[in-house]
Amino acid sequence: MSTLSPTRDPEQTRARILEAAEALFVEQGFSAVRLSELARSAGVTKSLIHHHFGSKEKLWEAVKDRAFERYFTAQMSMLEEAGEPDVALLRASVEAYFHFLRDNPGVVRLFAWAHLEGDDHYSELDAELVGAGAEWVRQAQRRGVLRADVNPTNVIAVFVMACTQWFETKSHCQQWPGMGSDAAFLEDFLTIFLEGVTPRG
Amino acid sequence: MSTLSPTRDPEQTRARILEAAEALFVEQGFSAVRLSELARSAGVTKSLIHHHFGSKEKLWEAVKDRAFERYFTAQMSMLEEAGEPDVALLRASVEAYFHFLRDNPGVVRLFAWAHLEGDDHYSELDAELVGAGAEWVRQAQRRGVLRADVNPTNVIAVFVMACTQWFETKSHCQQWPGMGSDAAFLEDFLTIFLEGVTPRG
DNA sequence: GACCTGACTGGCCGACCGGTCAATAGACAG
DNA sequence: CTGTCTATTGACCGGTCGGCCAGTCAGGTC
Repeated sequence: MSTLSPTRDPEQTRARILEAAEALFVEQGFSAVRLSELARSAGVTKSLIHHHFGSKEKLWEAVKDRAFERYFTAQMSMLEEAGEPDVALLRASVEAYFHFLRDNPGVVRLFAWAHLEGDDHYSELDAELVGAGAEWVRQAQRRGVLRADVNPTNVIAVFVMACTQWFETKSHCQQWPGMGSDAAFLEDFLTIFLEGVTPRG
Repeated sequence: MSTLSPTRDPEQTRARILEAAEALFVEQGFSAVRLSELARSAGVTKSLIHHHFGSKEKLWEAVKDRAFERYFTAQMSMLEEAGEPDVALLRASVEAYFHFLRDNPGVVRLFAWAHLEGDDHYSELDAELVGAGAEWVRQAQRRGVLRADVNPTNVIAVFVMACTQWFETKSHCQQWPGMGSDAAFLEDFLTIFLEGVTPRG
């Protein structure tokens, strides 16, 4: 078999580089990562990184692309599964979003670095996700399930921002007096958020 | 007069360096800033930066200290002015926090960089602010002004996180379909948040 | 076998990084 | 004036950065 421990396996090499690069970029951001360190960490030579990715910048783009694709497909498939708008489904969606971020901490940090650097490569696809989410909210508003006096996009924004910021800063915020676990924060956020977006009766 | 255009003014020089450094660090983060660029931008020599601040790292700390002090004193004085807990005051507090961030965009970015780098120098003072805020919420809960089934710290966290993330990502999020201005987001957030934290009647 | 493609290596490069240092110059005390 | 202190300068340093290049080597094709 040709796939059994070949002395050369460019695809696996690419993957090894990407994985090591993601780990370092997540931890240190683009500027602070040294190609020499990355090469050592991936077990390849610096030249090989250039051979496969062209430059440090292009490797950074490749890492971000891969992470954003994971994010985009996860959210999109979640949205496509969504059925009739009701509050239980909104709760489930927020929980799913929260858990995705919890299970992909690298994605959160990568986006944070990318955004601070002014990267807006992904705003179009992101807008697609938000647009679909807002449309879902709009339908729920029309059916009287959610209060209609708020901008649907802002409903999405509020929970996306709260969840994102929680995972961006939780190592710091969990030192706050009285602050609890992921689950405890999520529960209280949901209590406030869901009460806030449903009509008073 | 000795203060009229002296050929040497170390304090002003320090201030010029600090200001230029803050601008560059806010924009690019610690690693990406080059001392040579900073020197050019501040109109001084590289050596002078070392003379006044010792090293790039210490200058970075000085810039963060100064920004955090602005943040801390602003929030603390706001908390001290706070009177009897009621919903109108909570609204005013959220608005004040939001407007502080809006008027100090550099502070938001500086904190974001610092946090990604794992800096937790400021967690103690930050905890003091949050503790005071949470205590205010606890009093409001005891008086029945706010719902008592949520952790007071999480009430603070939710609005702090939503406001912070808004200004961290607004250049990106304002490209979302249907997304509006600062004021529009704040108004919708307040609508949801205040409805969510007050007891149903 | 000869041949080609491309994965892969080690050595090297110019640029530039943060930082140092000896020398200079302005402010001020006496 | 002289001496002292220090803000300020420009030349300079060792180290390391991202990137390049000539060449080697494995695998596939004919």
